[in-house]
Amino acid sequence: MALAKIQRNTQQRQVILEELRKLRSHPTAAEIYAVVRKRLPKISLGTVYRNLELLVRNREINKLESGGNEARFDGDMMRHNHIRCVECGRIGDIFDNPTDFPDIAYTHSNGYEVLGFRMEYYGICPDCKNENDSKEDN
Amino acid sequence: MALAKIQRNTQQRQVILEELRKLRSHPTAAEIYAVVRKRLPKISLGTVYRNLELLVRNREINKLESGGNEARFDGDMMRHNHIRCVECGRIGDIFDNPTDFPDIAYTHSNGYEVLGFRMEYYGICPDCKNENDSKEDN
DNA sequence: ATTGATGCAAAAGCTTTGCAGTTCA
DNA sequence: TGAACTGCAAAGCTTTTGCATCAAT
Repeated sequence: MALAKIQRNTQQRQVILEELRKLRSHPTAAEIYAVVRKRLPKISLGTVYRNLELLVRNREINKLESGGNEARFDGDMMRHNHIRCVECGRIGDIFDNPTDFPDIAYTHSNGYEVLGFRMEYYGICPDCKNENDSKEDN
Repeated sequence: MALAKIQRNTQQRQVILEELRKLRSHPTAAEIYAVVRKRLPKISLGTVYRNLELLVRNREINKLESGGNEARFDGDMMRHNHIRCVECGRIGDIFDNPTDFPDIAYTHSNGYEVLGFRMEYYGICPDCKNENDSKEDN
């Protein structure tokens, strides 16, 4: 919680945001680092992490941390859900029916103040499905 | 993925399961370790992790890993949802309306095979709410 | 000129793992 | 007996952080 608000518009942050918006793959911090490094070879991984955190707080990107392991980031702020591959961790976008979700106003909260909920589908991505199928062919 | 199925019934695993079922607090691995150590002072943290993973695969406990940071574990296998405190990470149980959730049979999957979904509420636990209130009194 | 932001490297925090010895079946 | 399991410690991975330097305003 050491980071405050964004006060300066640095080249590093601009490039991180641009590249993240271009990617549709919900990359991890390390993947973003790899891509950004092509344009800014001297950038450090620490800077990538610091800026991702800053952008999340600034509501310019989303952090997808459900499911353990590394966090993934999404530059698309249009409201949508995600599906995580249980085999490789990849994340896809999901288009579902927004009425199929609980109304927190009616949620019995067990003493908590309910602010919202996060949800994520899980399943098997097309690539892993293909891999599984070809294994079974043996 | 090095662990296979449970084949032996060890004292360590029994005690871990017993203690986890007693606790209603959705403890972390370290918290479970602390409790179990009172009964088995020589147990190691590695054994706790290995057994928790084994028990999860055996469907005897649930692992709650949504939300980053450490995983938490739940010995109550009755279907219910959770709410995570955004300030302290504590987890509570939530009783909501099971009809308010998407039917995965009708979910457009973007090429994925949809197996299910995970969801978790977030909010502020009673303790943190009290702390916030007393701060505001200044 | 300020001081926020960066780069680098070290450290932190959670979890996993190699290995020798132990114990359950 | 012998393979599964344990304890210990080291290592792995992702993420955070201290500090001197750089650069945006």
